[in-house]
Amino acid sequence: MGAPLIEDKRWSIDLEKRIQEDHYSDPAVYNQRYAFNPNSGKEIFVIDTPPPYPSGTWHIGAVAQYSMIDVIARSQRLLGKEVFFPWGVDRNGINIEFTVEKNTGRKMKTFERSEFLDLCRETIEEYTQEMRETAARVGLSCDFDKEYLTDSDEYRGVSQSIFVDLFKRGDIVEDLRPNIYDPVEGTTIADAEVERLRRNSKLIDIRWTTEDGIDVVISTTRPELICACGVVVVHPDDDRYRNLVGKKIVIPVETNGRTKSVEIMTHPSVKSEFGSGVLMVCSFGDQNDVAVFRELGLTPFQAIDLEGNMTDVSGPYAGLTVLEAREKVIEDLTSGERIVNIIEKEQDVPVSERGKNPVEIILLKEWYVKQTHIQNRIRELIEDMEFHPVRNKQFLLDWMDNISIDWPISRRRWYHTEVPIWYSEDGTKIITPPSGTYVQPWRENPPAGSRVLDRDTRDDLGSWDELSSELGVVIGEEKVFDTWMDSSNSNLYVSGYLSNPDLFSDAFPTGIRPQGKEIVRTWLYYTLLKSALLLDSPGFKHVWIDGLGMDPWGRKMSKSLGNGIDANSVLECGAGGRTGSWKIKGPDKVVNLRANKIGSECFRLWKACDAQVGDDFHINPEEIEQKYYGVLTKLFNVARFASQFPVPSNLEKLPTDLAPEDKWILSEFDNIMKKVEKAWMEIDIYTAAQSMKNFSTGVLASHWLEMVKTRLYDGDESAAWTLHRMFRDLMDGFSPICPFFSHYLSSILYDRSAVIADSFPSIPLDFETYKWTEITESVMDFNSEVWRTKKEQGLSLNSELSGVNIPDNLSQLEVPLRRMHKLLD
RNA sequence: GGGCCCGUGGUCUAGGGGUUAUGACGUCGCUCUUACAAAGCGAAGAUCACCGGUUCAAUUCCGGUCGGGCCCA
Repeated sequence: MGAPLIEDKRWSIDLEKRIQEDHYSDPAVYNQRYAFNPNSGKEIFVIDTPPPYPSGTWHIGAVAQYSMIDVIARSQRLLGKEVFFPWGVDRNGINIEFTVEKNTGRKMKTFERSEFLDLCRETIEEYTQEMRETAARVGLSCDFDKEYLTDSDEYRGVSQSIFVDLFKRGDIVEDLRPNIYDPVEGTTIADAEVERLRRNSKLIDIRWTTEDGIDVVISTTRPELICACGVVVVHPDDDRYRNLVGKKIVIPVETNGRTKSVEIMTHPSVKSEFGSGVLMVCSFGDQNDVAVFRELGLTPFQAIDLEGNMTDVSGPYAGLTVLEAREKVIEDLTSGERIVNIIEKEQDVPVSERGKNPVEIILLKEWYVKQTHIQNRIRELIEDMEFHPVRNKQFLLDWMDNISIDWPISRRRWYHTEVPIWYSEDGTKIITPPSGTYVQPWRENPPAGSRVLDRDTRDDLGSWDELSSELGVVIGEEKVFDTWMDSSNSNLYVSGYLSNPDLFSDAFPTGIRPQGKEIVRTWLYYTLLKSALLLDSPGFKHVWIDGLGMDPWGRKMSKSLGNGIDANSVLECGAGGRTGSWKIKGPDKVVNLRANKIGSECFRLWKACDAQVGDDFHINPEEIEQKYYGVLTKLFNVARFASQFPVPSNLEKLPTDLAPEDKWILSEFDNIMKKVEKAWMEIDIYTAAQSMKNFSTGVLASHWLEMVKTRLYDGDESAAWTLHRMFRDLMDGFSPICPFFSHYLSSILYDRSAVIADSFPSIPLDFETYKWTEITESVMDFNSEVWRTKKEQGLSLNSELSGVNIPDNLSQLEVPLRRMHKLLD
């Protein structure tokens, strides 16, 4: 025994930072530990990590989630698997376009396209670098050398190849269909990108008149769409209007180039209680209008153009914006004495998720991935996947239940992957690039090796190289992909699809898809769709769906609420003695939160122990420090204590002269570690973390250590063996949760880092453990009893006590228990 | 308006037809016992949201109400 080998008095954020920086400083050492080696011969486990979108600061909730993905990666390595934990960054999309527009004060379409793309790329690279730093700070063990960016030529090339494959098979089609369209941003968007904002709007009762002179009142919030009315409908069971059905009703506004009246028909979707119970169906007020037009086989009118202005069909209103036209129509109807009533009503207005602009449904020629035909097959494939937690599978099933139309994938934006298509001058043929080649049709001609296809039948007509002279001036497609079209290829990309067929056959379906529940209907669903269409495969073995990080009161963190917490402020809290303080708008007043020390290890431990996967979790830095920093201090001190005693030369071989209390704690430890191993196998972070925390700060520190202190000081080898062997194994088991902490302590004590452990530790015990574990309760009860007795008698804990009998079932521990409590007799 | 999820001491959390209902933080009391006061030990603290039903037995299952969240129309 000597001075503790561990010099630092306690775990500190500065120590953590030193370890962290050292951990990432030497790429060779780092890669030795964490890089993916497909040729290791181990079972391959690929994690389809969610590529984060760099937008300035990385959300603390996302970082918390990501650190748990790291726990999964590390625990799978510990179980002996060859883990590929990729680092991907999602960089395509409208967000970065908005950022550049904001920074420059200019709208995208006032730029040259290539100039704008350069600005986007520069800006997103800055944000990406910040994100890489946070990733390392929180201890992610990704294979950073194989970083992929979704806006790289390689990634986009794979996206485009997948598009071409699906197009050739007929799973991708182009069609003129009603689309949800954001007129302000000038692009189509998908169902999943629409959200609803509550706004006041005018519900207007308008008097229409049938051709034979009967007045009918129809309520609407969209009077400017009357010009696109295709039919007027009532509910088939509504007796009030039975006499109207089949009559023609006159459109009450001026129109241009269309019939002046429409038929009154019945449709079950009409709500008789709403307004007068008579509904005008226009192209297109909402999704129901789309459905009615389709079911009744009506020809839609295009009332609104791509800029959000009224078209010729609206007659005198042509050229006005939607809102101007609405006012003008109301004015004209008022002077024509056709307005019966106007009421202000709160209504949920559909707006675009990104721009918050009211969206329109208009007819557009767009590209679609067919999806309605394959829903049942996806349902079957899902049955082969394990969901964590199981109940969150419901989010996916609910979303799939609501899918009724194909997925529109083309967008009229710029910083995205281009739709890889050219059209022949006469428009009858299509040219597609060769597999794996990234192309930008808006600024280049088809590359060598491209194929020419018939636009309708998709028949291959020959090579571009031979046929180019017959096609006239080819026109490149200007549209781009929805970003989900790119990110939904992530599992294919990281598994080596196209790039590495050997790896792909071993690595696909990928081991696990970890993600947040808010993107189940997008990222998860679209990835499953792709895997089903391309490969008829489930895509993943496990799906891990976590909740969202909320503010301390359970509300979504957002800039507008002023309740956000920056990830770095938590990870750096305590570094250099600087404390953290957060001003957060609570439900009724601004609350000032303070913490002295958090850092990545405490943060990870908190998420692992406190926030069960799947539910939304409240992030409160004060609480994180209060509840979990002490655990690190405790464990650190156990290590410091252990470091006073020499590590026995052979930790592999069980000593033959173990004392009964050693057999007891080793049995208990074995029991806990088996539970931990099972939990890691089941991707149950909570159980693993809680088990180790409770054991090490409870039974081990308070009960067993106190029992064997004297022996340790006396230089007892078996006691030292038991202590060191347990602590070493414990650090291995704990390393997925707190890697820097475990790495540091195990390196100092045992000259080997816990983070490189590639098999789960197990002590070969040669006695029956259950006989020992069944007395654990009694041991703890007995100790509590003695402590209580001393307290009641006003004795200090190290004073002697007489008159206490050792219970019969603890007779084997009589000696250590008497010594521990200084019991006389 | 419809669907889904959730509601356990002051706070967070585990569990799940029969338990003295788990653990942590906080609170209170005592203690600097050769690792640890950034600690230890002890104690108090919960009619498991509410109302019905099923059952020998409900905190757990079912229905409803209220409250929170998410999604859809």
